[in-house]
Order: sequence, then C-alpha cells, then structure tokens
Amino acid sequence: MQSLEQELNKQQLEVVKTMDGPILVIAGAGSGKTRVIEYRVLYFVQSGILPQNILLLTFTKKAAQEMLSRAAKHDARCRYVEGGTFHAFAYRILKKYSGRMGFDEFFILDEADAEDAINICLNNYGTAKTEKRFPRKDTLRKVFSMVVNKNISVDDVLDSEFPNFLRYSFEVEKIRQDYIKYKKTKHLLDYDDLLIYLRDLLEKNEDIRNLLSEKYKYIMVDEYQDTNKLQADITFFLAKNHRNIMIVGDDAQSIYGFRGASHENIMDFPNKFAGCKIIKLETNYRSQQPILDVANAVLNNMRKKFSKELRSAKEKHGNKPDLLFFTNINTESQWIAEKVKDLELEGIDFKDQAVLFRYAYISIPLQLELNRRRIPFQVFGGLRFYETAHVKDVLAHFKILVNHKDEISWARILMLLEGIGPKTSARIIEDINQAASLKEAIEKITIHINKKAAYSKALAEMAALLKIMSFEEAGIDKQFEMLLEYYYPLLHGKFDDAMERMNDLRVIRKIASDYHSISDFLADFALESPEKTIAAPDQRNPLTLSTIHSAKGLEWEAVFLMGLVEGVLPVSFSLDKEDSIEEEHRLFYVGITRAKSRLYLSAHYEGTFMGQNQFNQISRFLDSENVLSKLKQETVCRTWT
DNA sequence: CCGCGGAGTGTTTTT
DNA sequence: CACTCCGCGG
Repeated sequence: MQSLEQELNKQQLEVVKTMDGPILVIAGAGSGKTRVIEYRVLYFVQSGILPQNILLLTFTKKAAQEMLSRAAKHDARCRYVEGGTFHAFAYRILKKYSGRMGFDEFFILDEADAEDAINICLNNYGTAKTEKRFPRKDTLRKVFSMVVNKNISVDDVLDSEFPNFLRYSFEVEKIRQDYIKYKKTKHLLDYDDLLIYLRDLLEKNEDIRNLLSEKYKYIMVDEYQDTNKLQADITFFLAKNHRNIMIVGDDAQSIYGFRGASHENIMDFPNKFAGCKIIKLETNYRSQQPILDVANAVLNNMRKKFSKELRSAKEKHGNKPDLLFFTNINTESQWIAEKVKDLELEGIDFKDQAVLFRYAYISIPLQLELNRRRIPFQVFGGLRFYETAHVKDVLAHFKILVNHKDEISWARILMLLEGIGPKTSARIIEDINQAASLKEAIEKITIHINKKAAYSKALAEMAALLKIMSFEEAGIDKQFEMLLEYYYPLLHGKFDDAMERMNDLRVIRKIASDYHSISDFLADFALESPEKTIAAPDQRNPLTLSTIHSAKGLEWEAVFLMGLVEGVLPVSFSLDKEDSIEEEHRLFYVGITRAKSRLYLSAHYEGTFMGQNQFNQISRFLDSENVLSKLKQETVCRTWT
C-alpha cells in the first residue's frame, strides 16, 4: 500500500485507522468523505479482514460501486465487500429468511403498484367512493409512507401535511389497515415494508441477529443524515453485538426530510453507541475559496446554526461566482447552453460540467437548446424509467410469469386489449384468482374466449403469448423478444410516440438479458431503476443535467444552478412550513458545494404557476447582503432567438 | 360495458 | 398545463 500518510490528512487518517468501536464522522461538503471510505475499506482488507465481513450501506447503488471500485483499484479483494442501499440489502436478507416472515416468497411493489393496491382497498371500502374530495391513491400512499418512515400516526401526518383531509383520518386509517392486510395475504412488500420487515426480523430473532453480526463484523453507513428512524434501528441491531460501526454524515446536507429522513439520527447516534469517537472533517478539497465563501455565507443564514466552517485546501484565488438575471426560462437556457460551449472551448470538458435544478421539469427548455447546439447531455432525476406507461406494461407481463396471483398486473395487461375495460377484466381476474398456477391461470383465460366477444382474438393472442413465455428455457432475452413482438401493435395503438418508446424497451431488453432469473431482474429494476437518460449511445463525454437531489455526493469543475426563484427554490409547497424552507435552504447549499472552480447562479423574471403567468421574485436564499456580496451580478436580458 | 370527452384538481425531491 | 375522475353516448 502506498503511504496512507501521504494520501490523507490527520483526521481522515484517524477515521481510516480506527477499526474497532463506534465512530461518528461529521464530514463537511467536499471534505474527502468518499476518499476516506475508499481507504478505510482498503486498510481493513489489507489488515487481514475478509472483504465479505464488511458491509457498506450507502444512499445509492452507484455510490457504493464507486467507492468499492476505487478501493479495488488498489487491491482487487475490495470488490467482494458487500455494499448497496438499505433497501437492496433488506431484500437480500429477507429473501434468505422469508420463512421467518411467514411466507416463502414475496414480491416488491414499486410506487405505482402500491398505488394500484391502495386503489383496490379504496374501492372495496364502500363509503369512500360516495365522499367527494376523499384523498386520492397517491395522497394515501404518501400518508401511509410517512406514517411508517416518521413513525407517527395517520392523524399526525394529516395534521401536518394534509390538514384538509384531517376529517377523514378515521377512514384513512381504516384503508391503511386494509392495505396492510392486502399486502400480507398477497405476499407483497412495498419499499417501506422492506425496511419494516428487516427491522422486525432483527429485533425479534436473536439467532438471526447473531448470525448477521457474525457475518458483517464491520459496518459503515454513508449519508447518515438522510436515514430515517427505521434505518437507524436497522443499523443499531446490526451493530449492537460488536459495536464496530462507522457512520458518516453532514447535517447541513440533510435533504430527504420528505421521505422521513431525520438528521436527529446523527445527534442520537452517540446516545445509542456510548463512548463513540467523533471526528470532524472540515477541510474542503473540492472548491476554490470564492465558492466556499458563498457556501459559508449560505450556511450562516440558516436558522439552525452549524458549527463548521469550510476551509479550502485549494488555491485561495479563483473566480468569484456569477449571479445572472434573465427575462425568462428560455433566455436563461440559451445563455447556459452557450456558456457550456464556451467553457468546453476553454478546456473544461462537457463531462466536467453540470446544470442543476430543483425539479427536472424546468430543464426542458434547456434540453431543447442543447439539442439545437448538438451538445451531448444526460439527465438524472425526475421521471424514472419504471414510471412510464410502456415500461410498466412490459414489466407487468414479466411480473405475471413469476407471480400469477398478481392481480394488479393482470388488470394492466388485460386492459391493454381492445374491448376489455374494468368490468370484463375484473370478471376474468375473478377466475384467475382461483388458479393454483400460471398454467391454470392461462386455462382460466381461455374460458373467456368465445366467438361473440369483440376481444376474443386479442385475448387468445395474449394467452398464447403467456404460454410460450412461460417456457423458461428460452431465456429472458428470447422471452423479451416475443413479448415486444406482441406488444408492438398495442404500443402503436396507445401512443403517438411509439417509436421512441420502443427504443426505451429495447434498452430494457438489453439490461434484462444479463439476468438469469426474472424475479432478480424485477427486484433490481424496482430497487435500483436505471435512470432515464436521454444520452444517445454514441454520446461520450456528456454534460450532466440533474436534480440537486440526484447530484448529492458528486462534483464537477463547473456547475450551473438554474431557476433560483421563489416557488422553484424554495419550491412553492414548502413556503408555509419553516422546516421545509430550511430543507430547501440546505438543498441550495448542497447545489453550491458541488462546484470546484466555476459556479453560475441564475434566475429568470417571467414565470408561470398553475398555468398562470407571474413575475418571479429572486430566491430568498440569494436575497441577502452577505451572500450577494460574494457574487458578481449581471443582468442578461437579451433574447437570442 | 367500453371509451371518449369535459370538468376539476394540483403541480417536487427518491428507495 | 396535465392528469385523473366522472358521466354520457354508442
């Protein structure tokens, strides 16, 4: 190993070399957190600890892979360290011990599936339908999820998030119970259930807890400020026996409160693990001082005070960040696109630049401008692959192959057929529910094929397709091919942009072909869905467009933060809640601290809200003397069209 | 019983 | 503006 002392500073070194006992690492933005984990894994492995005895829990799969592959460059054994998200880890463990949960197999509900299941419960719950303004399925799902993630009652969630539905709290709780029962009988786990079941498994089964402690002798958890109560509990149970646990986080970067994350988990950690070592990393290796000056000014404006102040280890000089004002989102986008091109000519590759925004939607005009200039780009965040209708259609067929009791998927694929609506599909599904196997289910379908019905031909084709697909020896790729051939005409009937969607499906086919098991493919797809990237395959060196959330943990030479106006950042829904505003403020901080040497903040005057035109106010996070004084202001109103 | 079209509602971030 | 839900015509 090359000298660790040369690679790391004093605090980083202490983190790396502290092997036993609990450690809490407070790592400011750009303080080399990724590097510390990389070298800590390496140090452990080279000290003789088996890689499979180390568990690295991270916020995204990408983050874990990144750290482990860096460590593996020094020592290939590091590749065998087990890493991933809490959800993916939960899935693996639960699959192994599903017998303890009372069923031998289970299936994952993604958000859309969960909403469909909630809808079934909602419809079964008689009076709800007659009520006007009863919460819709997506609202119910959010409520149910918050109940679990924040560990509070339906009443409390409604009170704080949806006060207009407070009068339905009894009914909502009732439907929640129905939903829980539904999932249990159908062996379905939504995202939250993965964590709940794992927590319960660990809490109630000492033998399993001991076994897992024996296997995962050293545990590291990244981005701890964005874990929720359940994840904190899971961490506690995993590390309870040996106490070899390191957590890394930065409370100033906590941005997942909406998902139940609580930065109090960090504060609480020393209580749970008494005698834990606390190490602070405050030297910033990423950004030049002028950028950090802005970041520190933003930090100082926050209601909650943070003890840290970032100091740059890089050059003290550098470019003062720009603050630019535009007429509207189009001129803002045009300017950014031009500037990206200029920077590239100056020698900053497209791949070393990023444009960040509060939500993906506002980047559409920019995408047009980039296309026009043939600047390659990738979009992260926003609409996910699995949320699009055509992807859900295709996956529904696969879901049925592994779980013939999946009535949600049955309904989906039946209603694709001309002439089959809710009633007919419900009748068919009623029969399918009696089937003991997929084979029987297909036989049940054939009962409904009669000469009179308009949908008979289509239904017969569907039954035939499922029959051939169920012969697994064909392999996933071949099954996919058959499915696409069948689905192609349906796709054309359903969407105008069928060709584009077909391309998406080919991409998924390629991903799927690497799997041997359909259920593994489906689980991975639900737990770690590929980003919907618009980059064409021939586009190397693409510019990154990303939500600030998806940019977490990443860095670029040049960063553009666009749409810095009231209603966008902070987002309109946060305006009436102080806690939410604070989270938006931290989000702004996260965005700024992604930049190494160039930072461009921009805003536009003309905006729309709820389809109405309005005049934007500049973001309150910028509108203060201590921040403005650190920026070079310019008004760029020129239209370029 | 399906499916179209109009009315009304709410618009974000992610595993 | 976009999506969901509801009511009516075929």
